[in-house]
Amino acid sequence: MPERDAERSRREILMAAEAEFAQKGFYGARVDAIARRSGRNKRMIYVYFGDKEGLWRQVISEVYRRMEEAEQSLIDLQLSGRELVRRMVYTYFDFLQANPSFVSLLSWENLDGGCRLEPLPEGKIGRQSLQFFVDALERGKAEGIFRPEIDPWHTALSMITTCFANFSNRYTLSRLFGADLCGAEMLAARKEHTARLILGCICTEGEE
Amino acid sequence: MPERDAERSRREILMAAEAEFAQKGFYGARVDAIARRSGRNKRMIYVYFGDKEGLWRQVISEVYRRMEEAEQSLIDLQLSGRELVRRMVYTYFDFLQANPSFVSLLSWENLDGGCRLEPLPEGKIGRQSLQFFVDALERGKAEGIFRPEIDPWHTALSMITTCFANFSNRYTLSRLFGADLCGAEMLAARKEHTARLILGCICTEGEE
DNA sequence: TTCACAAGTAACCGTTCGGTTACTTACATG
DNA sequence: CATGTAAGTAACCGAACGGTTACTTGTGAA
Repeated sequence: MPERDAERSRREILMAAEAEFAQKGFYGARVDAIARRSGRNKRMIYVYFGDKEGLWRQVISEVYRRMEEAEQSLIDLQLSGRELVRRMVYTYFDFLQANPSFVSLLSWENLDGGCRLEPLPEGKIGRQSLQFFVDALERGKAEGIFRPEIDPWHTALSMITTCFANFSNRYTLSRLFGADLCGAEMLAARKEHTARLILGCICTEGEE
Repeated sequence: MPERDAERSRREILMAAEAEFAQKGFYGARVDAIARRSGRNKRMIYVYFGDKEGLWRQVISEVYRRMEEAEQSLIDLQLSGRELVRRMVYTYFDFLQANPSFVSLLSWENLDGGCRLEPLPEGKIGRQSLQFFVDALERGKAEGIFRPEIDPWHTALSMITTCFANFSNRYTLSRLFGADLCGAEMLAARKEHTARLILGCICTEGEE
């Protein structure tokens, strides 16, 4: 193992940056802190990523990539109907639980007004998996599994936002509800409830 | 009208701080900028609010107060059953739409891990209105209007998170869905859909 | 073995920012 | 109309931060 490894340095800086940016946001994060966390010299950050904003962008696209991976693995299961909806909620929930930095980073982006957000390339997986879900809802409607009056597009949006909000507002909600929303058992209950919420709203009658 | 008015200065600094903090967050906000926006001298901020964090806390409690006002006016309507649920969603939606800084400030708080959040005093309106809603759901269950299997507590939480998420993640969602989620007509559609989502999930059968 | 170049280091720079000090001015009170 | 005090100002300070410069060291091909 060589003592000097550009690729490895780059990767370790990126990981350290993800942690620092997720914790403190773009403004709050310190380039010196990222250098320290990664065990690399600050200089290297500028060599590899240009500047602080370039590093931020790389971190964002990295966490998006992980999200797309999770989405793809769901699509590969080839599910449909109720089972698809349930697994979709589970997939999002599990991903967000396992990737708190994804939640934080996207929230930071939103608060900065999306000013560092590059437009998503057409036909990217985000859109693809969305389309996949909308199509599945449409098919379910045709088959009579889902209610005829539901709007697939709005429903898809609601599913994503509903999952996300369980994580993005833990602290203020915990305070408001006087309960810890961060624990594993609570999150499991929230996951189940969220799945029921979506299914309860779109399904015709009958068994769960 | 006196040229020197401590109360008015305090108020105007607070308003300027709300705007600055909502836009930039705690770390990103600049005390100098708040002074400039309020047309007051920076020194006065430290006289009235101690330090940057004291100012932040005052801003937070001010926007919470406005929220509690909206909640109280809903409670005063003395509604119940389906009508209450619908109006509750409307109330939250309208409030969040009219108070973007509330959304931003709470999101900033969450991202900082709630570290500047003081514990909510027992019996405060936030809890009260929550209890009011939970009780109403319980009553609806007893009356057969709402499904017997719903969990009122989780449902209340879902309602709030579902409303909130429509605002807190506009930009990344707009990008993902390739549609502007900030426009008035879109928000009206989201409001209606959100009400249907909650009602569809909790109501037994029948007409809307 | 040499040597060119990529990888890495440490010290530094100009600016910005939260917070303070020393001073000035308006106004209510007697 | 004098005067104590609350309201307001401007200039300043030390620390921190993003980014850079000048220099050193490990590595692999000739």
